[in-house]
Amino acid sequence: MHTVVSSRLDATFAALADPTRRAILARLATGEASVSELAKPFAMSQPAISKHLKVLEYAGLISRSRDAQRRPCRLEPQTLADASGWLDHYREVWEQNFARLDALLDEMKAQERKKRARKKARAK
Amino acid sequence: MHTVVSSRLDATFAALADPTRRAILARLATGEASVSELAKPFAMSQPAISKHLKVLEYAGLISRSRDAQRRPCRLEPQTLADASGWLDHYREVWEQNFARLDALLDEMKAQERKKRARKKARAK
DNA sequence: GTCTTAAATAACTATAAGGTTATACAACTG
DNA sequence: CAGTTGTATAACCTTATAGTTATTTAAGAC
Repeated sequence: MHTVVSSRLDATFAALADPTRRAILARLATGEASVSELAKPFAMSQPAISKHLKVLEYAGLISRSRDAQRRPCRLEPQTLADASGWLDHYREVWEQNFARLDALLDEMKAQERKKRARKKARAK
Repeated sequence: MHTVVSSRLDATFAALADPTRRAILARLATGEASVSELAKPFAMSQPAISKHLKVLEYAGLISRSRDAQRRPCRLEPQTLADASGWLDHYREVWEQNFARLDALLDEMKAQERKKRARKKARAK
């Protein structure tokens, strides 16, 4: 089903696994920003941030353009939507699964009540 | 906002970054399974699968119980819901962002039309 | 041209991840 | 008890990740 986008999902989830990169995405959710603007809040060198941005770009989570010396970054929402879609799909499947389990438990309880009722009837 | 659950999210997304582990979760969405049952579809040793399960368990995505020698694994939906929640939150934020951008583009187009209309009027 | 600023790249280090095989442990079977 | 099955752990190897500092490239400013 999702083998086609599997390697893309690999890269996406791997990119999301780092708190610095999630913070960068959170910042970009409020609008475009340059590398040095993104680097400012972090106790980390500029090359380190550039590496993180490369990871995010490779994962398709951001894209970069050119504005003089600056390289403004912006979000690419579709990739995140894909990851979100994967999660939602399986959440759905196993919510159904849990619903079935609940139904089963209800049935078991009902059987238990019947059993006790019969026992009580015999005891009379 | 989400600093409290940050390290949990680290582990969750890192766990989801591996296709073998995603396949294991997909399998578990259909119900409980033992280690050897989970290992069967993969061209990989049993210890490798045990490691993957450890990662999934550490991330809180699965839990394990005991049934004689077997160690049945089952999904823990809440953790996935948390990851899903993070994604959905930022999707929402930047969809608003894109909506604003769309509005801005519409405005720019409108201005452009006006400009052209004035030009045309003058040319008459 | 030279100087400055913004970002990327190179080279390196330390640690983590993902796999292997061999071995140990835990629980049932006869 | 010995044997078998299911799983975990140990030791090891290779590659990837996340950071560093030093250097280079790209674009503007003077």
